[in-house]
Amino acid sequence: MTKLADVAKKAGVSPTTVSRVINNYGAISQKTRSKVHEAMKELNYQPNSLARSLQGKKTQLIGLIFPSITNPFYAELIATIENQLFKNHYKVILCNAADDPQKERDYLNMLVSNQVDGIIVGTHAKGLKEYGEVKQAIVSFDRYLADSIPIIGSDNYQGAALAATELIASSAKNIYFLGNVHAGRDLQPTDQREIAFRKILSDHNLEPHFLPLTTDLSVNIKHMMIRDLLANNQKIDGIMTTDDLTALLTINVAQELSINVPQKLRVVGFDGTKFIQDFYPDLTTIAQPIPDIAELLITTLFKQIDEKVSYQNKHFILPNKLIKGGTTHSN
Amino acid sequence: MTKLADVAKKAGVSPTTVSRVINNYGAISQKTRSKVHEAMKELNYQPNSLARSLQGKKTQLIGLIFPSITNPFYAELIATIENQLFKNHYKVILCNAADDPQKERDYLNMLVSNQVDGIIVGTHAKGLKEYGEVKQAIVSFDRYLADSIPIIGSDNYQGAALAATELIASSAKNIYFLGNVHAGRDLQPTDQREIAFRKILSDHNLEPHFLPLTTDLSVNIKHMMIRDLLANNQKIDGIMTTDDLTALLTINVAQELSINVPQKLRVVGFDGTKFIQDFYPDLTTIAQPIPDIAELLITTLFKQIDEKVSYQNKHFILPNKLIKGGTTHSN
DNA sequence: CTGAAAGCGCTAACAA
DNA sequence: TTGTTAGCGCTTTCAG
Repeated sequence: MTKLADVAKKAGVSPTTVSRVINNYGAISQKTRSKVHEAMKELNYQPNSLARSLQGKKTQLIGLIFPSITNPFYAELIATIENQLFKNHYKVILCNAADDPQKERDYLNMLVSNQVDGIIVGTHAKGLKEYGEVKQAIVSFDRYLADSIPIIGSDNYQGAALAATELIASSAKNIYFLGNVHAGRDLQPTDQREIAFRKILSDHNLEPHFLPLTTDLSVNIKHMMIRDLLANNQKIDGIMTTDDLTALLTINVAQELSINVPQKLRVVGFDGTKFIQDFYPDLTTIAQPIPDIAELLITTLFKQIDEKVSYQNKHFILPNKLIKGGTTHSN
Repeated sequence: MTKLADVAKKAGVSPTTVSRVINNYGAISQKTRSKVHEAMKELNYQPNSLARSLQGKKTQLIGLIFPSITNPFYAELIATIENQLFKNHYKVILCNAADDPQKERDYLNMLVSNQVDGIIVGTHAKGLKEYGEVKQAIVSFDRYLADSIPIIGSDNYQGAALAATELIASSAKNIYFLGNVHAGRDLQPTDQREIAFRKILSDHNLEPHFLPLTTDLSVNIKHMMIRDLLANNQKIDGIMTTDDLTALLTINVAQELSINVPQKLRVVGFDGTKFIQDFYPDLTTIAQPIPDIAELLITTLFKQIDEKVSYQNKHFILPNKLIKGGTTHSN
C-alpha cells in the first residue's frame, strides 16, 4: 500500500506538507501543492482513513441498525438515509438485527469498536439497555431506547385514526385490527396505532376486534391465520393492518375466498411506500413521510455529532397522510 | 474512551498482557487472564478496531456496491450476504451506487481508504475500469469488471430460455421481450437473456419483439410505455420481462385495459424473489438462486482474502428455476 | 509467564 | 512556507 511517506518522497517534500495538502490547511505554495497532487496521482494514492481516525478525527461512519432490509418500508428508509449520508460524506455500516437481540448487541459492540460517529436505530424488538451506555451519538426511529436518545417517528395515533375513520366512512361496521398489538410490555410509540383504533371505534359505538400478528411470524403462517379469520367470520367488513404487506396478504386471501374488495370487505394498510404506490396503487393506506423521517433522523444525529447537542426525552413526531385507493372505495 | 492501557492499569499488568488476553495467544496464567477479563468488564472496554487494523490486521469490513436496495431482488441478495458475513464476523459497508458512475467511483475510493478486506460489486451500469486497479479482493455479481475479477451469476441463458419456452408452451405466438436489451455496448452476462429469447423464438419460427426498458426509467414512465404497447397492439399474447417488477406492471396495465391474463396475455417475470412468491404467488417467473449466489460470492471472496487465491476470467454460473404460476396457466 | 519498546500511517503542535 | 517530532491505541518482536 502506498502511504503518505511515499508520496512525500516522490514529491520531494516532508510528510507534513503532504498531509497539509490533503487536508488543505496551513499555507502552501501553489508549486508545492501541484507537485504533491501530481505525486498522489502517479502513485494512485488513497489516504488510510484508519490512521487518520486514530488521531481523533471522525471516522465518517454511521451505523444503521434495522430489523429487516427486505421489507419495502425499511428498504426505502435505509436507501433514503444512505443517500443523504453519502451527500454528507458519511458511509453506512448496515446492521440487520433481524429481531435477534444477541445479534443486535453484537452489532452495537462492533459499531462502538469501529468508532462510528453515530448510530441510527430502527429495531422494533424491545430495545437493548446497552444503548444508553454508549458514548456515540444515537437517534432512534419510533422506539424508546433511553431517556437520552431522541425518537423520530410519524404520528402513529393520527395515522391509525385516519385509517379507522376511512373504514368507518366507507361504511364498515365489523372492523378488525391486524398486526402488532400491545401485549403487556411497555408502551412504545407504535402502540398508539392500537390506541387510536380503539378510540375511533369507540367514538362510533363500534366494537374493536383484533388479530394479533407478531413480526416473527412467517408470511405463510400469517396468510393462514388471515385465511382462517376471514373464512370463519363472514361478518367482517373492514380491516386495518399495521403494514402494507399484511394488507396485501389480506387482499390475496379475500380473492382466494371470493370475498369482493371493497364491496364486501374494505382494507386499509399502513406505510405507503413508493413501492406500494408504484405497484399496488389500488391500496388505501397511510403513508409515512419517509424522506422527512430520514432527514430528521440525520439532522438530529448531526446536531449531536457536530454541535454536541444532547437531548432528554425528546420525541419528534411527523404527520402521516391518507392515500385513498380502490380497497375502500369502488370506482 | 477507555483504552487498553486503562485496562492494564486496573488489572495491574502490562498492556502487552492485556493484548495477549484479548487475542488469546501466548501463554498466560489463568489468574492473570481472569484479572484482565474482570477489568475489561468493569470498564466496559471495547477494543479500538482502528488501532488494531493499523497494524495490518484485517478490518473485517466488506464493501457492498449495488445499484439499488429497494428492488426486492437486491434487497434479498444484500440481506442474505449481510447475514452470511455477520456469521463470519464481518461487517458490511453498504454502497448504493444508484446507477451513478461518479457515486460508484467515490464509494470505491472510500472503501479503499477504509481498508476494507473485500468488495462485492453488483452494479449493472457499465463497470468502472478502476476496479481493476484496486488491491482489495473483489467479486462481481453478473457483471464483467476486469479479467482478474471473478463473476458469479445465475444462468441467464438457461433462465430466459425457460421463460420463452414456457410462453410458447402456453401457446403464445406474438411475444415481446420487455427490459434491458443489448444496445451496441459490450456483451454482459445478462445480455444472454436476450440472446436466449431470440434463439428459442427462432427455433419455433416465431418473430421476437422488443420493448427496451432501461433501468433509469421511472416506474411511471415504464407504466406508460407498457400501456402504450398493449393498447396499440392487440395481437400481443405473450410477454417476458427481465425482472418481476416489470411483470407486475405489465399485469397492472393489462387489468386496466381489461386484457385477461392468462387467457389473452401470458406473462413471465424474472428473479423469483421470496417477496414475489409470498405476495404475488400467481406470477410465473424464473427464480434466481439467491442463497447460492450469496454463498458463492462470499466463498469466492474469502478464497481471495484468506488463501490469496487469484482468478483469471473466471465465471461461475448457477442454474435458475421456472416457477409456474397463474399468469401463464389458467387453473 | 510477563514486560519494555518500537512502530502501523497519519496529524498537529512547535520550530525554523 | 516548510520540516521535526511526538503520539493516537494497539500489536509484536525481543528480553527477561
